[in-house]
Amino acid sequence: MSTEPTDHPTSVVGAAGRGIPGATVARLPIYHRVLGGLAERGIVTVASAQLAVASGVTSAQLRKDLSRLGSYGTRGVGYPVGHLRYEIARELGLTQDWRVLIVGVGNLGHALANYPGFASRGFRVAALVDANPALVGSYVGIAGHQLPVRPVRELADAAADSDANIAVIATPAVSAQPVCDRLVAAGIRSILNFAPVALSVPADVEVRMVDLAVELQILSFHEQRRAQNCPAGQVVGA
Amino acid sequence: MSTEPTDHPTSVVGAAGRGIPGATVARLPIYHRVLGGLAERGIVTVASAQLAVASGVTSAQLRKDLSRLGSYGTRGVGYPVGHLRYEIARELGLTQDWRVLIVGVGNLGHALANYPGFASRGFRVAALVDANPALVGSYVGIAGHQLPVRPVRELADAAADSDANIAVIATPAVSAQPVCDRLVAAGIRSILNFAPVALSVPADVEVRMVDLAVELQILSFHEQRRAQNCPAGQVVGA
DNA sequence: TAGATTGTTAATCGATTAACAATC
DNA sequence: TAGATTGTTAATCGATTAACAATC
Repeated sequence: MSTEPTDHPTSVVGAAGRGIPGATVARLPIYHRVLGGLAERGIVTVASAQLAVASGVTSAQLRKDLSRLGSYGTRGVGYPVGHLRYEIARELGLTQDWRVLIVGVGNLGHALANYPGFASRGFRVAALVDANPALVGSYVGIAGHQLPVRPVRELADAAADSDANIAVIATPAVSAQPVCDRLVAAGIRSILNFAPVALSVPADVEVRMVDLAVELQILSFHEQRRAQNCPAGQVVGA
Repeated sequence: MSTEPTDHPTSVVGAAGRGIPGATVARLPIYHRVLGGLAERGIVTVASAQLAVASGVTSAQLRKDLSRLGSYGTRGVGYPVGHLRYEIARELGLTQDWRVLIVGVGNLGHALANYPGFASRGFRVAALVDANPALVGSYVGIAGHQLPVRPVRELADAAADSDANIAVIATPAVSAQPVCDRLVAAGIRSILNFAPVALSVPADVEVRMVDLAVELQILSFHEQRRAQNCPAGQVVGA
């Protein structure tokens, strides 16, 4: 019964048939990153209390999350940093090679193509595409891994040549849906969308959206609320 | 009792003492953006069912969220697009002017300074700071609103001169905490962090973090799972 | 009046927390 | 053995959903 691959709404069935809640999946990258920092500092073992503080969660939450992956800790001792990090990477699919096609090489696409945090976590920028003729043919990317910008009409070829399995949309909002349609037609089934529009896709395609302004708007909400709670004219800081 | 400003864990007390759950606050920017699209197309009234589909939520969820702001819909008719959008903007604090200080004008900081989605939603880039002498003194920004890059030693002055009330950290990971400490000392209490490290701040400072790789990692999880569920060798798409 | 749609209630569902037995 | 810490249980908490009375 517990190994039955159900269609449980917010949980996802893993390799061994374990259902991992979406809330836990969203925290695994955080633990993965924090464990990387500990490993760099030569730390070999970590207790749930320490790892939890560094991750911004409670130790109960951390242990509950980790217990879904398996039993990698040792009672009375803690968790092995390297091994736990590997198991999280494996669960997230970071032990395989991801080839990313970036569509839209404006300011944001350029920044993403150069972002060291992608490569360091196993995401290789495999192809670049843009609609602007002035950009097409230029080379973009981190030193030692430069790529030519290809015209948008070659999108399907670029996807096929690079064998991309994830696409990033970094175009203006108006181009995002047409680009998305072409990506889907080209066989891409995982899309990260930075354009501030919701995309419609077939059910077997996964789209995640990052709206850079949304976090600023949420911050605005909290800052405004703080200003309202304190009477005007208060001192602004230390 | 219901107007008492409690310290309820995940809800936030609004102007009129209403507690708005964090989950609702996180969706308000989405509704705000979708309503903007409807307004552009000249749509004056919208039913919860339509707005919900465009926002990717259920109509029950949408009505429940909106009911926390007040009673702006008309039974049998729907919601007034312009007015509802205004009320959401007011709740989010978007009716006031936000001045943003960007620290780190590398690829990402450059992209953020040029991002039209900030200005269009009421966030004005007010000052730029970088540690790289080669960048200091250069002008960056959208045409008609260019700003000089100031040296990081002038961070406090830049914050004061521009009267910034939000800061964005777009530096490498190692610089993020020291920069954060200086921002807090300069009186900034709302920080959006793009560096992939957790920042420690006093309790009265609000930090939100955007790790550009996290969404890619979550996408990786789902893509991997899909590949595992389908036997190898399947056709890749239409 | 008849049809449509909101705002709200009550039930369901999932996620978090605290506590502790298991065990290193 | 004594101390520490995990993995799990049961209780709590919050968020979502379905249904419908209110009402335009």
